[in-house]
Amino acid sequence: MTHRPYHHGDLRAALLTHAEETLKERGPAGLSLRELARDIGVSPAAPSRHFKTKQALLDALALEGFDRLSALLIAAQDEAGESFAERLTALTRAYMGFAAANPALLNLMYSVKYDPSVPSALAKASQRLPELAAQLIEDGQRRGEVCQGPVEEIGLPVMAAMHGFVALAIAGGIQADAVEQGLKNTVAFALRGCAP
Amino acid sequence: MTHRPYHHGDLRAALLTHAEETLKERGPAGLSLRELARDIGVSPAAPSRHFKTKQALLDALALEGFDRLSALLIAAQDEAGESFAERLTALTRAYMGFAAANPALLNLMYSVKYDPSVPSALAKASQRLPELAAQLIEDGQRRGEVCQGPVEEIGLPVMAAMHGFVALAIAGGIQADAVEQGLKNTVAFALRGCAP
DNA sequence: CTACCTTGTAATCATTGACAACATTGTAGT
DNA sequence: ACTACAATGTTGTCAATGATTACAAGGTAG
Repeated sequence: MTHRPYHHGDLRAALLTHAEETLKERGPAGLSLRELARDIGVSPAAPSRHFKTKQALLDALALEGFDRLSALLIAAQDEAGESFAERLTALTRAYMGFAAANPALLNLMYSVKYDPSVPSALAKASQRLPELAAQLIEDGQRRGEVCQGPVEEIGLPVMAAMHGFVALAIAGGIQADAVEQGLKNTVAFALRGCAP
Repeated sequence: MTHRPYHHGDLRAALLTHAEETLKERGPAGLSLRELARDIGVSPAAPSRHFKTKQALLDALALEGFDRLSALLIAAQDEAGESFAERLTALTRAYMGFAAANPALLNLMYSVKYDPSVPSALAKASQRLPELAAQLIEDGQRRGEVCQGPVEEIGLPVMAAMHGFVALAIAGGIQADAVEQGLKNTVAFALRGCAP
């Protein structure tokens, strides 16, 4: 019989995986380091080698979330057409998809910030989305499909509309069967807001 | 010496007040029913008479938050001018003010929903904001300052832009000194998005 | 005045996050 | 190969917490 080796192999990754599952099912408060350890089959104190505190685990989860989200959004744009409208639609749809699949994670990603003790890596990761929006706008301006002006001034409202829509959708402010139509309306609204 | 009476008088309100303070300072995870009881000067189990679980207290806090927010937004509109632009600006500014003063509370208000076990009162309260937006739009349409069309279809994107801006702002996605300018830009953006 | 309902108390339980001391494993330098 | 040493897991322990139960005090309606 092969007894479990003393070292897990990749406990850190296992913790993150299980943690995200629990987060989805029971929220941040329902997440217990000890329970994670039990599920994975290590001692109660083992997780502390990788995440000093529970908050550190949550931060890592959020950071990973930003990584995945920005990768997803970039991929969505690469697969989309070239017009600004197509790209904005693709981006919003991808964002909505991520949010629908990981509502609790998205919430976590945007929950930690007002805390003064934000890990700098997290703060930096959260800035990547506005940058992505800025790039999209800049591209649209070059194509003459977006009005001229400082990129940040146009990008922020666009970003706000997209993020707000997604946030409201997962918060239940939008009925599930109205999401698709709402998404189209919001994108159309944003397109008019920054039309040349 | 006047010893504390057996009954507190209004323990429920005291709990909510202290809870909100703690929430602001240390977030939902840092909120402890026992600590609240200590601070107020009652026994550890006393809070359970008013809030069966910690989650129930958080829900009540969120519900109260929706009440205060919608009252604030209504008041802001009443004090504002009559034009759609003025009203939308006033509403957004009031929303931003509330969020800046109570970031953790706003976060809580929008955190609980993806949980299937949402108290119906809370779900209902969260619907009041979209309704308020719808009313604003309707008014704007009557004045000929907003394009015609189904109120929900126009109101949702406007609401999304406002909510998204506020959410990003308190999440740190917007530098503090850029908030004012960002607000103006977002409102202008929304006005163009639903111009007739 | 009495019976009952609300509100608070006391005592207890399992669970949790965190920490310290120790054990095991992998590895870098010799 | 041998030997430090760093990384990773384990055991044991602690105070704090959320929740529950049985009981006491205080209000209130008949």
